[in-house]
Amino acid sequence: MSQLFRDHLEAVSPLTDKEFEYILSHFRFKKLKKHAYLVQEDEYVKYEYFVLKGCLRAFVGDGDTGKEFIFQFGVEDWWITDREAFFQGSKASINISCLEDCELLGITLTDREKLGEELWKYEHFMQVKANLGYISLQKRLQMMIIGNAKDRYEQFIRQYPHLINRIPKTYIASYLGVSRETLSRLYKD
Amino acid sequence: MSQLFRDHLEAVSPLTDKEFEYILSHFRFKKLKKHAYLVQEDEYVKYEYFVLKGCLRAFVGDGDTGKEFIFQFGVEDWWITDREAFFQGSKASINISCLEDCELLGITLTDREKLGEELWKYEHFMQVKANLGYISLQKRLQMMIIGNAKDRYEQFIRQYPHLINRIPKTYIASYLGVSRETLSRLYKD
DNA sequence: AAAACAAAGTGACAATTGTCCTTTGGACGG
DNA sequence: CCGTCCAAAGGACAATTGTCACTTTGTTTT
Repeated sequence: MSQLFRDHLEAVSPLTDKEFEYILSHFRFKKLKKHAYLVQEDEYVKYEYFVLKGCLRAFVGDGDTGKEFIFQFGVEDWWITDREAFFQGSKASINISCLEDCELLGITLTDREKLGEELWKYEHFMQVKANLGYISLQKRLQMMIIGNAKDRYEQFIRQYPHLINRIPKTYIASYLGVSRETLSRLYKD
Repeated sequence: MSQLFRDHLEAVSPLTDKEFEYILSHFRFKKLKKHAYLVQEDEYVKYEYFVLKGCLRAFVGDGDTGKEFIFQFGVEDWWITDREAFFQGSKASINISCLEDCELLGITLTDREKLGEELWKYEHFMQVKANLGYISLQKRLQMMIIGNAKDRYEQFIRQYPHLINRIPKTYIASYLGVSRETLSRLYKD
C-alpha cells in the first residue's frame, strides 16, 4: 500500500529499506469519506498530505461574491495542503475537501524539518519537489493569462485526460477560472 | 557588494565567514547593460541568477498573436532564470532582458547541486526558497483569476510600491495580464 | 419505482476588456 | 534647439465571457 509512496520518493533518490521505513514512521495514515474536509478555512494546518487514494479539491471561497476558485486537485501520487498556513503555523485561508473517499499520509512541520535535518535525501527530495511544483504553477499561470477559455480547457484535457470524467465539470470550470456555462459551451461542438 | 547576497542567504540560516566565502566562490559575477538579454528563447540556460543591482523582466512572446506576457520582474535581492530550462538542461522557452543596467551573480546547475551536497545549509536554503516562491506564485494565480483588472492593479501597488515608478506601465500591464489601455483607464480616477 | 437532488446544457442580455487608431507630452541625440 | 522616438491617454467599437433564468439529464435515496 505504501509502495506508491516509496516509488514516489525514489523517483528523486533511491532509498534503502531502512531509510524508507524511517521516513514512513513519521507519517500518519488518515482516511476520509467523500465530502469530508481535510483542511478548513480559519483552522490551523498541522499536516502536509500525500494522497494514496481518492481525489480532493483545494479551493478558496470569495466571501463577497460567493464565487469559488479551485487551486488544485489532488489525486493519487500528489501532495496537498495549505502550504502557507502549514509553513507559517497560521490559520488556513483555503479549504480542502474530498471529492471521493480518500486515503492519505500526513506529516507535521516539526517532523518534516526533523527528517530533513537527519536525512539529506529527504531535504533534497523536498527541494526538488518544490521546484517542480513551482515550474508547473508557472505554466498554469501562463496559460491562464495568455490562453482564452478554450485554450485552457484543451490544455487541461491534454494534461489530465484521466481527470475529465472523474471530476464534475463545475469544478473543472472553477479550476480553469471560467463559469460553468462558458465551459459547457466549449465542447458542444 | 556581496553583503546583500550574504544577508539574503542568512535570512534562512546563519553562515560562518568560511561557509559564505565557499558558497560565493561558486558564483560568477555578471554585468549587463540596459536592453541586453540575460536569457534568450531557444538557447540553453546555464545559470540561475541572483540580482545584486538593476531590474529585469522575464517574459514569453506568443509567436502567433505577437502578445507578450511578463512572468516576473527581477530587482535587487531576487532570483531569476528560466527554471524549467535550467533544471532540465533544455532550451529556454522564455526571454529575460534588462530594463536597467544590471549586476548579477550566476551559478551553474552542477555547482548548485555540488553545493547542496556539500553543505546541508545550502540545500535547505534552496528548499525554503522554492517553497516560498511557490506560495507567492499561488497567491498571484489566485489574484489573476478571482480579481478583475482593478483589483490586480491595486494589489500590485500595495505589494510593490517601489516598482510603480521604476517600471514602464506597458510592462506592468503585461505582468497583470491586461492591455496597456485598460490599465491606463484604471488610474485616471 | 417515484421522488428529490445534483449536474449539465442553453438562450438572452449585460459587463468587462481587447483592439485599433489618434493625440499629447517628455526624453534623448545630432 | 529641433526632430525623432516612445510612453501614455483616450475614444469608438467589437469580442469574449459572465449572469440569470429555465430546461433536461442523470444519480441517489427511500
